[in-house]
Amino acid sequence: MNEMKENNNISSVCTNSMEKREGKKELTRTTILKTENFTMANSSFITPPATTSDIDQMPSVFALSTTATPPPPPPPLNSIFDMMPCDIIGGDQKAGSLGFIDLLDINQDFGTAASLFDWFAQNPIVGSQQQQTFVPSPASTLPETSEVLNNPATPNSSASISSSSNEAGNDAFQQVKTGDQEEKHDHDKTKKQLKPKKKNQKRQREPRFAFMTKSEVDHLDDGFRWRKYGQKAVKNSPYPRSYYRCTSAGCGVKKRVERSSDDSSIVVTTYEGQHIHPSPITPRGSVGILADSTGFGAATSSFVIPQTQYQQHAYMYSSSPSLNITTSNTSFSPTFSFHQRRSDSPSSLLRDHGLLQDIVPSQMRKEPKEE
DNA sequence: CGTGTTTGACCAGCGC
DNA sequence: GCGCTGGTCAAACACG
Repeated sequence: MNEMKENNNISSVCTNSMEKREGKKELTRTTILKTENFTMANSSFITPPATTSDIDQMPSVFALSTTATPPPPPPPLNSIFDMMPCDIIGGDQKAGSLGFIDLLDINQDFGTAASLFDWFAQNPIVGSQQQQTFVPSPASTLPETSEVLNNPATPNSSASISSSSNEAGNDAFQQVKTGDQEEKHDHDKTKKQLKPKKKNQKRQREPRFAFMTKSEVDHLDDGFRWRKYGQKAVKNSPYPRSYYRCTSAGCGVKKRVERSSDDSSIVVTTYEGQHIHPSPITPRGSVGILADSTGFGAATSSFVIPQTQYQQHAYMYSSSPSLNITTSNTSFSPTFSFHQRRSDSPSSLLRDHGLLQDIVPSQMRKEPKEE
């Protein structure tokens, strides 16, 4: 019964992407981006810059990664994103702020690695290591400045997104309302009477973590259950922005999903807050879902791929593998898993690679020549 | 019946 | 103060 329930949940979670996937060829790619005032990290890597300096030379938006079908792994909590502090992404954008990579002293390694995937493959334990090294700073302790330094960047942990709050140009990253606590309070009150003005109290911003994903699916499965609570039209964009909230009790993590007005194939997902739970969906034993690429997020939360497998798949990255990010239930430490697409064969992977290349916007293709 | 989505209304912050 | 916009609420609705 319970198992049944969980499965149902999974189904629900996957509904969106699955349904849409049915009719269309789905190509998804997640990217790390960096904007003037905002840095976004992301999951899989296409052609990562060889060095951080390369990154600096990249356009404001660049792709580091690519994933093909199954919806990309939006960085759930404690995911690969933990390992992708903006510092890396943005290069030396912030002197003095040590990114995860910095702390691990793997900059050089990364510079020589063929890709971030390779790097991860070479440093498979980074996840847990990072888990130990960094303690996500609670949102409440975050500085209220417009810039949040990166700690392990994850949706649930303190990702960091620096965003100049007043940058009107970046709608996607506008300041958000206060934190979870306040949010919860709101929930307890009736709408009309809530929110006693906190004029003097400036809104505290949750750490936010955004990433771009090239996908035809708006709402990507990331292993968590989300409930949509609103949708608004976005100024200067034909695409609406959807607001989601984590359905886990007490968890006030929110995320916004919208399509880029510049490139409709790009989905910008912004996470806000920290999950206070490992994963809402922990289908112990529902291993089968992993094999089913469609169950990407929902099913992956409890999977821990053996390191060997991880490495093996990691090398497939160049052929656009799917990256699955998992969160260990018990340790709450990030782990990674990779799985192939439903109908993947070496040839299909290669094909995908080509497709991905095709769909990558020119701006995103401005990747450093590295081969 | 439980869960998730839709959608119009409302609230808050900000700029003018 | 006013209007605009982003964000949120919650009733109504859809779906399995």
